[in-house]
Amino acid sequence: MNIVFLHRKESVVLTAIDIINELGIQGLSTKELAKRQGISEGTLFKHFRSKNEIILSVLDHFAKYDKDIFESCTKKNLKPSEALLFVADSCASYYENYPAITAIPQLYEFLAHDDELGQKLNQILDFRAQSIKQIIEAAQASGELRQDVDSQILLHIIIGSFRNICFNWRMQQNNFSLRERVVLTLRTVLQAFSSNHE
Amino acid sequence: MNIVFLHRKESVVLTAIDIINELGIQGLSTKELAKRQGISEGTLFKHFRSKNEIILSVLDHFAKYDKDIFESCTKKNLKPSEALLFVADSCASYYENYPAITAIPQLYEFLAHDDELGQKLNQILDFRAQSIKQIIEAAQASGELRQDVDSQILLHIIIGSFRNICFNWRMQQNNFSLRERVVLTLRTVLQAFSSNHE
DNA sequence: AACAGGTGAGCGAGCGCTCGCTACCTCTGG
DNA sequence: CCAGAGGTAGCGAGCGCTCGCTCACCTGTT
Repeated sequence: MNIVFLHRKESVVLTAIDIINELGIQGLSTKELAKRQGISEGTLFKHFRSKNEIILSVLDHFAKYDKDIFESCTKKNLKPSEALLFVADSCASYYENYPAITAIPQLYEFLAHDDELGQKLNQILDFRAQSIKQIIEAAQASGELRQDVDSQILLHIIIGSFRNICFNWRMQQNNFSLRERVVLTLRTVLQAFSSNHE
Repeated sequence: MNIVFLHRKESVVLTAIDIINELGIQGLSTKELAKRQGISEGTLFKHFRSKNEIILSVLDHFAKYDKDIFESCTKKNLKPSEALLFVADSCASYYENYPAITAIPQLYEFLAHDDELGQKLNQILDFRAQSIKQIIEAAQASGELRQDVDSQILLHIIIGSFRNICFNWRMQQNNFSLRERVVLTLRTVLQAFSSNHE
C-alpha cells in the first residue's frame, strides 16, 4: 500500500468528475472509469461497493468546502453583503480553477431521480440554501438590503444567476472569466436591492 | 389510419415527456415508451427512426410556442417591461398547467453531450436568449431599465431566477404557485433595476 | 397490389457487478 | 529469523440483464 494506492479512492473520484465533464453522466460507466484509471473493473469494486457509491463520493467531494466557507464568514466578522460576495467569490474562484467540477451542478435533476443520490443532494442543497438565506436575512436586518423583499426571492435571484452563469460558461467553453462575471453580477444585484442607494 | 394513429407521433412525444418527468431521462427507454403507449417496440421505430429522433421531437414540442409568444409581444405593442412580464407569465402559466414539461429545462446539460440534441438545444436557447435580450435592451433604450447595467447580466438574472424557481418547484412537488412566484420575482427585479424608482 | 401500422422474436453491444485467483505487504509466534 | 497467516490491491473472464434497433411477417385500408 504505497502512496499511490493511498489516494486511489480520491483519484477515482477526480476521474469520475472528468468523465462527467467530458462525456456527461451518460458517459460515466465503470468500464470507462477503470480504463482511465489504468485498473481493471473488478478492482474498482474493491474500493467502492457500487457505482452509486462512487457518485456519492463525487457529491461529497463537490461539497467538501461548503462548511469551511460559511464558517469563514462568521469567523471573519464580515458584513452580510461582504459575506455574500466572499462566498460567491470563493466558489467562483474554485470553479474557475477546476472547470470540470461545474458539470456537477448541472446534474441535479438526474441525481434527484435516484433515492440515495437524491437524498444526499437534498442535504447539500438545503445546507447551502439555508446558509445563504441566513446571510441575506442578516443583510436585511442590518439595513444593507431592502426589507420589503421576500428573502426567498432574493435567494432565487442569487442562486439562479450563479447557476445560470456557470451553465453559460460551460456552453461557451469557458471563454470568459467566471469569477469576474459572478462577482460583477452579485455586486449589481446587491446594489440594486440595497436599501440606501440614493 | 384512424384518428388515434394520426396522433401517434404526438402521443409518443407526450408520453416521453411524462416518463422523463417521472423517471428522469435515464428512465426513458424505448421499451418503457412502447409499454406505456400499448404498442410494441418495433412499431415505435415505424414512426421514429431512432430514439434520438423522439427526443428531438420532444424538444420541438418544448419550444413550439416560442415564436408565437415573442411575436405576440410585438403585435400587442407592449412596453418592454410589460413584454418581459407577458413572456414570463405565458411561460409560467403553461408550465403550471403542464408540470411534466418542466423536466425538460433540467436536461440541458445531458442533451448538450449529444451532437444532434446539443445542436437543437442551442438553437432553442439562442433564440430565447436573443429574444429576451432584445426586449431588455429596448427597456433600457426607452428608459424603463437602468442603462448602466450590462444587458447580459440582466439576462443572467432573469433567466437564472426563472429556471431556479422551476427547479425548486419540482423539488418541492409543485407545492406553491409557479406563476405567482415567477411573476412576483420578475416584477421585483424590474422594479429594482428601474431607472426611476424614486 | 401497394402500403401503413402493428407484432414479437431476437441481435450485438454495453451495462453494473461478481468471482476465483495471484502478488505483495505486514504482522506475529515459535 | 523466518514461516505462515491475514489483508489489500489487482486481474480478467464472464454473469445476467437491459439497451437501441432490425427483421420477417401479419392485417386491414385504399
